[in-house]
Amino acid sequence: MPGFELENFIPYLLNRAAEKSSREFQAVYKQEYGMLRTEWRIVFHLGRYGEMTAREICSRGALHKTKVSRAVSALEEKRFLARKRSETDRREEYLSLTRQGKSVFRKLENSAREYQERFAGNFTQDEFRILTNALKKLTE
Amino acid sequence: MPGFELENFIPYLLNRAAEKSSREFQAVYKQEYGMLRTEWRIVFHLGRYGEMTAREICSRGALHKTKVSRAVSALEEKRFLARKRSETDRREEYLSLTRQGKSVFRKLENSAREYQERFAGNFTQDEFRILTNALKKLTE
DNA sequence: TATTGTTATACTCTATAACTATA
DNA sequence: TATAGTTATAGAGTATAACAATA
Repeated sequence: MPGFELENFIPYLLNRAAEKSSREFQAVYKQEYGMLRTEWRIVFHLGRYGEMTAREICSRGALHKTKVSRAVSALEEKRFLARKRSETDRREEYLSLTRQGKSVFRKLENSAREYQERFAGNFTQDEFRILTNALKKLTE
Repeated sequence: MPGFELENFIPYLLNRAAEKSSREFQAVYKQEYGMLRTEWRIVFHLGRYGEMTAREICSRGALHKTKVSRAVSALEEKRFLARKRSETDRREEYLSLTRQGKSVFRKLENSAREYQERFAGNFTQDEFRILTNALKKLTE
């Protein structure tokens, strides 16, 4: 059996690649808007799909409710997000982006598209498709 | 332009996949030996390539010297690693695995091989090769 | 002056338990 | 009793600056 190399070990490679791409894209939402990763994801969900409760964000984004709770508070402080207590179930709040939050979303969405295109440009279409499908398969 | 989806965004997919595989393989080195990620990587380097200094581990493993310093101390406390002050340059130490450390390395290496094979089994050879190459390309 | 390695510190991220208010 | 959301806390990971000892 041949020498096992860390450089081929999938958890190692995934971790390195994820760290690098995270650091790169973080520059967009952190430097420009002082946001953390979970905050950006929530802005994405609200911007892309509109008003919803924290519970819906949790299930859509595979995020724990404690992460969402803290990120929602942070976004509210930045005036990117507004809450509206539900009248039918007073435990829930409807969350939505403010005008400012929507503007941030549009800019972030564009940056994400650009990032994705630049990224895809490093690979053939087949390679990119296989990579994407493989990563999706892994997260199921 | 079509709706941008987080589910296709590469930094998101990479992060999710990396987290999952990290959690899975962590079970091996953490539960069995109480080790953290950097500690396992250092055990790997010393087990695979033999005695070397912290500086060499840093460059081989793309790890910062502060991470290595702390992980080396932790491995020493667990009696998995021994240090020997260099006589030619008294700033350096030669690091190597103890007998116990070597035994741990062999078990971890086997677990890593098994993990890798199980992982590869989810894909065709072509897919696996493309995935691996893509991830390597990303970390360059 | 530069390098090897250590220590201190702060921030980010993950995970879990305990809690409140409401259903 | 169960659910939506909050707060507290600890552990793990990342990043940087300052430092001691040595070259």
